[in-house]
Amino acid sequence: MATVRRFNRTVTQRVGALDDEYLSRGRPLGQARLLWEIGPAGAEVAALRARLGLDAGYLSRLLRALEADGLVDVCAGTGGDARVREATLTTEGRAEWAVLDRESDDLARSILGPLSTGQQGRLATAMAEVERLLMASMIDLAPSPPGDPRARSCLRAYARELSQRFDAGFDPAVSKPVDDDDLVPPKGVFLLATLSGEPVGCGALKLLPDVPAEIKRLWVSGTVRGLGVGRRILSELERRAAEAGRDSVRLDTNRNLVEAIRLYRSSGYTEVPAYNDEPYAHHWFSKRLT
Amino acid sequence: MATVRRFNRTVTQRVGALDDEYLSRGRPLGQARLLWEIGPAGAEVAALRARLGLDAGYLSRLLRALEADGLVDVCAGTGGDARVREATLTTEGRAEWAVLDRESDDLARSILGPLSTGQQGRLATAMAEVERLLMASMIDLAPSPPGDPRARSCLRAYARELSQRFDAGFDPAVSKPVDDDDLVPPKGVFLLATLSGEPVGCGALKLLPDVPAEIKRLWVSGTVRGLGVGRRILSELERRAAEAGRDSVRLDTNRNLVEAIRLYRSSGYTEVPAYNDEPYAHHWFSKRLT
DNA sequence: CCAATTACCTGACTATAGTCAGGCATATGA
DNA sequence: TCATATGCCTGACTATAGTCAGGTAATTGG
Repeated sequence: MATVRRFNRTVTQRVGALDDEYLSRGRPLGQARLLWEIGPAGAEVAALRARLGLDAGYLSRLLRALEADGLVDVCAGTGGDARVREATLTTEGRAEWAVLDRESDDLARSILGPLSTGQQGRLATAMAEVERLLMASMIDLAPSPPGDPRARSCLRAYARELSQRFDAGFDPAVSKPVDDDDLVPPKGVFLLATLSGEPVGCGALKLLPDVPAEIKRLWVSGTVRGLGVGRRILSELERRAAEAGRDSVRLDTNRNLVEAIRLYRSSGYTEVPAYNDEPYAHHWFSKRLT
Repeated sequence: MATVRRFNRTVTQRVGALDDEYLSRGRPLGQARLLWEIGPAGAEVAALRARLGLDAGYLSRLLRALEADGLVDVCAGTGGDARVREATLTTEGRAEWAVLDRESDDLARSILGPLSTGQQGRLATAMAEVERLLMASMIDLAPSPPGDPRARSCLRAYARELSQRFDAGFDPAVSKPVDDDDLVPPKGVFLLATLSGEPVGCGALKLLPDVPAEIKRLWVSGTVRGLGVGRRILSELERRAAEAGRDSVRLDTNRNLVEAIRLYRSSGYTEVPAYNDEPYAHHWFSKRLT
């Protein structure tokens, strides 16, 4: 706790100030950050707004300023929706971006410079660890309607992954269907994990009357795997099942999903005989909730 | 390198923004930071200016604003100089500070909250390591006149430490004296190590004609020991000796300064017969500069 | 004792950050 | 096809951050 506070205070303040200083060479910081965030690949205005957490009006103004300087081009995006606009860097803008990129390198060098080789290695390791764990801690887990676009995108990714990993692919039409309505309270719940707005995982709980509570659609994006997100979702689903008065939960899974199976076993699930005829399932698990 | 950049970008930005948000509850950020920095113990205005890196005018204005809100009292300090003013928190100010302190705790809790116990421990370890090494990397090493107040404070600390650690104490009058003038180019150099303005170490080099270059007054503050500062000072002194055309450096030391002796040996120094009659010395070392 | 310096304060600025209501064009769903 | 929602833009703001040229009182060094 004290460590976290010291860290926040010194690192954030000092490195943050340095970073800002390096980034804004003459240009206002807001503009520099925006220019940097657009990047050589360009970006949609909405995405920029989300990433930088800016007011739509303010962002628009910043874009106009960069446009006036001839660094950025904002025009209708490549997507179908003509309202969505895309910001791209002009040739000058790309040059400017490259300068920022070099500044960023210089800053990193100036931090590593005074350290011995051994210290540099230790710093890199520790920084990577901090970043990884802070990422994990910033993942937000909240109920969401299963029809929400971000939930949908998780479910698509889930189906895509199953079709890659199952021996004979995955056809949703063959699998036992789950009705969206069954994942809305009080008949169930759908949890969505997001990292600064981006969907990175999900899990669902069916709480139908007269049958045991069942866990469905547990999925974690590859970008955040290994951070304990799956376990967090799972235990939150269990908590909600217990809260609803259930004394056990069960689930089925495919033999190829080895990490998931490992997660279930280490979370206290025990294998039980098949309780349904899901064609893609090889294992059925159950856990008593205390 | 890439790790440092990623770290700067994500951690600094995200945690920094969070930190600011928690800190400034209604109040402008500048004021909140200042209030926090004054702390229950109070602080001199000059110290605040240095720590926060603010313009004198701006700081003054912030203090007036806090004074107008009845949170801070600025009056002549306890020191002798009546120009130096000291800011202290009023009762209300202390209450406000306590709130900030709690917010800071809440932020730390909100970061640790979503993590498992194991992850929390790993995060704390990694954060401490990052902070330690960043501190090391922010230590600035530069020549300074030996009469500078910060240099003086280092030399006082050096003498104090010797008197604690030598078997029979340390009396500067008994030791071979070093004239300040001999530590000013071209007759020598005095290096001062500072961490955001605060003196944390020193070292000197005598470059008198006709005798080998000699290292004197190598000292590192306890607060930054173990960060390789001593080694940095030592090798910078060697570099300057070589630059001045010398092909070796030598030094004397007391048997109780075991870390120093270890540093000299591991830096390539070899013990040589006594080359002076310094009463406090037990070991004499020399190193050839390549 | 006087000139120079130091520590802080004040007034008068400019620039950047951020907000809000309203507007236009496009898309969507009944 | 028409009401409604969405994505972005604009104008008109306010607040905060930051700078700079003096100014005053205390201190220091000759």
